[in-house]
Amino acid sequence: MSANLDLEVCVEKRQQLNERSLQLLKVLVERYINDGQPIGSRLLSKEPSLQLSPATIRNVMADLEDLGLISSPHTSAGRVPTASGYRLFVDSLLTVKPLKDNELKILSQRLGNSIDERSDMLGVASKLLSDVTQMAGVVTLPKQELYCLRHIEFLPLSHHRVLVIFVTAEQEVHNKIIQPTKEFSAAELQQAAAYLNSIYSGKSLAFVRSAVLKELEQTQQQLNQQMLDAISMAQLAFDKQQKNEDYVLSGETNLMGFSELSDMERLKQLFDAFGQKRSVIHLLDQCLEADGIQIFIGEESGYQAFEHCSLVTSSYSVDDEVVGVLGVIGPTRMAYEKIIPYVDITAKLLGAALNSKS
Amino acid sequence: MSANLDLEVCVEKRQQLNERSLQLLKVLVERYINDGQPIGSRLLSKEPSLQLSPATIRNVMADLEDLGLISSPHTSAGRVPTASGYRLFVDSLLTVKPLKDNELKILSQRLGNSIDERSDMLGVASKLLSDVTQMAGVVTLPKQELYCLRHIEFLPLSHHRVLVIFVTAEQEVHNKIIQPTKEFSAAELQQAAAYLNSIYSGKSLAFVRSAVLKELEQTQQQLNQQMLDAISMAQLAFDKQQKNEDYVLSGETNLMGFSELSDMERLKQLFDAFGQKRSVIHLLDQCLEADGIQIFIGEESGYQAFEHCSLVTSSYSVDDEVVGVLGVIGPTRMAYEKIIPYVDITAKLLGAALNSKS
DNA sequence: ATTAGCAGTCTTTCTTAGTGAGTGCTAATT
DNA sequence: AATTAGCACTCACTAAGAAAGACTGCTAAT
Repeated sequence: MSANLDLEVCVEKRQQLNERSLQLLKVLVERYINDGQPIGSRLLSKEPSLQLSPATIRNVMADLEDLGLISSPHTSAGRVPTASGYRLFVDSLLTVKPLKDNELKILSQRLGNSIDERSDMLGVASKLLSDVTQMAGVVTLPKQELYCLRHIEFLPLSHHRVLVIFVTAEQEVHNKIIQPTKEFSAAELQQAAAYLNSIYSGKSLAFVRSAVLKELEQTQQQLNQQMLDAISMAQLAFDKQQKNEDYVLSGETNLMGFSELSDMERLKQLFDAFGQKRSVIHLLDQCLEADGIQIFIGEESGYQAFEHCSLVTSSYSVDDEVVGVLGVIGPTRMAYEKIIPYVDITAKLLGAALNSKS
Repeated sequence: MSANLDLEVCVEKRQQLNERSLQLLKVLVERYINDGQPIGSRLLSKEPSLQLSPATIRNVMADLEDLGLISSPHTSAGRVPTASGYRLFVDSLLTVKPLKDNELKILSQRLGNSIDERSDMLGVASKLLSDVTQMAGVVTLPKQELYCLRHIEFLPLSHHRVLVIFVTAEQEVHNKIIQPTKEFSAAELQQAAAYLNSIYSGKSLAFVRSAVLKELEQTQQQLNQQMLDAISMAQLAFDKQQKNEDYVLSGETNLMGFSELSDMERLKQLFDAFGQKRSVIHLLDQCLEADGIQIFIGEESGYQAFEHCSLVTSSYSVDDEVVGVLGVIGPTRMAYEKIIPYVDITAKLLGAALNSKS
């Protein structure tokens, strides 16, 4: 709701400021990210890129404070960026530092070495992000719609219940219990599976779902009973396939090191949010649409638990189609100029790695 | 290694003490568990069950301190139980309070309502433990050896790799990738699966494994090539089946409330241990053998991360066979007399519930 | 064997004062 | 008109001291 509004407000504020004020804000944010201490006018006056007296700086700072970009914790302390301050900084002042060669090498090596299964790869990516940033890493499971069906199987359980097992070309096994209205024998189920395997194997799950629906509507008379059974079973099996409701989180404990989060009450809320997953999923889902880097700063997320946290994400793609999101969670005061390229590159590497496996 | 030794030392200490000293220790531990403050002689002198002057109490306390059962944080503070003190208390002074009817009802209702799958039930049990004790709950996955094989399936992947899928009577689906030395066609794999299903369906995994080994050794000449293939595939599939290396943890964040654990460094170590699972698994595995309630107090666990924690566990059984462990993790200063029955009953209820599902 | 009494120890809490960092305002300077 | 120097003021942080409170250990009396 507020993303667009925020952006406009931000642009507006930017226009009210001259080059010098912006430069000052930039330096202030950079220094604060480095030191973690409120920044005073005297300190900034020593900054070679500014060349201003403390008094002038105080005047500029007063303006910035009026615009809500910085604030002071108390009367006689320096200034600290607010969420809007960070936002302006990130959107138009930040100079992203590209990764060094050896940093890049580490990333690609560690993601390349996970020859195992796909699910493992997500874990590795998440761990990688957390290791390299010393914050928490998160990777959502890829959308299932794009997976290709490789093999499907039905097993009868008791009382109208049937266990569906299907394997995707990505070599993952999924299972689900469905309850058809009619009771099927083991032989019937086998026939149904064989039929589905013969016509849908190799097709994407999204395709299978829509095709199944079409067949049901269209030409019931052309199908014999067996086919009809198979189709209706498939409908149940692929119906309302839950979208990616899960993610792989790593390095949560890294967050315990940061002083701005080390208030127990706050930390508990944050970890509870991680455990319940709902709010995190909701946030990450928003990042699915925007491709490229997406950043939530502090309160912008809309969740109280993330009040003092920022989230830097990027979507990752397989076959040029966005399938998931990955990112880093840390305190608002994080080194965005380093985190952003890390997230960016990791997303690209993960996409590439997933591609090469399928 | 030290469990027996500890016990002997403990019994020895007990014998050196008269009834009065034990009673005093008991009251002291109880009060400390309640208040969390070091207990002084003046306070204890007001205890009606003791009827002693502060001076006498000080003398007794000095004895208890000499035996290492209590200690004082500093000269002018009261006394606090040591790990040995808790141990003696738990082993021979504790009066366990049976659960009230309504407490019991809550437990059985919440465990009964989870009609879903078995894996869910473990989650519910874990959550239940953490909710009811306001500490962390943990439940290990049941041993797989006892599961009955219901159906097995082989799917060819590329390069000598075969995906094994097997379903147990408990309606759980397991999968694993194996790499046979020889390459099999899809048809061969189907035949192998059919053969195995026909002779091993309904047998426990433990049985299947040993039977397979026997067949291989014994009578190679009596088997035709197809059977041989099937058997060798099965061997790979069930070989070295990892024992329960996983657990369901709930309410970790509850632990953040306790002042004795609220040191960030300590808490980080603890949470890291939860994440890596190895040490927790090792601890819980030790509890598998002892049936009934098992308690680790503080350092007894042997892991630094659990220095200030206690672990109260019980094994749970299906068909009179121990299959897993469940328990509660909290600060050493916990209300053992309430926690123990909770763990005990939950274990029994979980066992019963698992039984009724199979 | 138990207890009363007392001196001594140590933590905790409260004040007080001093220091340092930083601000806002005003008046002088460029 | 923009910048700067100077000054009074605010507020957090620190150290040091003093007073209070909670215990203990020891000794001598019961």
